[in-house]
Amino acid sequence: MRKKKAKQDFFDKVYRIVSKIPYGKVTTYGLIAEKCGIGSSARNVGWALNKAKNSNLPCHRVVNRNGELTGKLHFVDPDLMENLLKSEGISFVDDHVDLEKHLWKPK
DNA sequence: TGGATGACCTACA
DNA sequence: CTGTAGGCCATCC
Repeated sequence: MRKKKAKQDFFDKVYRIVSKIPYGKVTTYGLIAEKCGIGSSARNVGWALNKAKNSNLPCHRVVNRNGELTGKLHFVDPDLMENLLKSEGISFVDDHVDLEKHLWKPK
């Protein structure tokens, strides 16, 4: 485990998928996890983003299964997440994203 | 090597 | 709706 060549596979996939989230769309940890081959462990997606938060990933477009912005507290500025999403035309219902309209499924 | 951590999910009271 | 509990799996130290 975590040998010389760590399984960066997982991280790489997450990175690639999140990078491809189109403008004005959002996706969920669960879907990403599934596409990364860890289907049962969506946590690691959040962990991966935690590592990637220093990158230029649109991690603000990643929400949990209910469309809630669970990760916004981990942003440099918690309000930035809502701000960005609203700026992209994302509809909010109460405090969560309208997945019906903006859910994007990874290829 | 092994315990601790985590931006989740589901189920149940 | 809120709180608790278990599971899941890769990485950190």
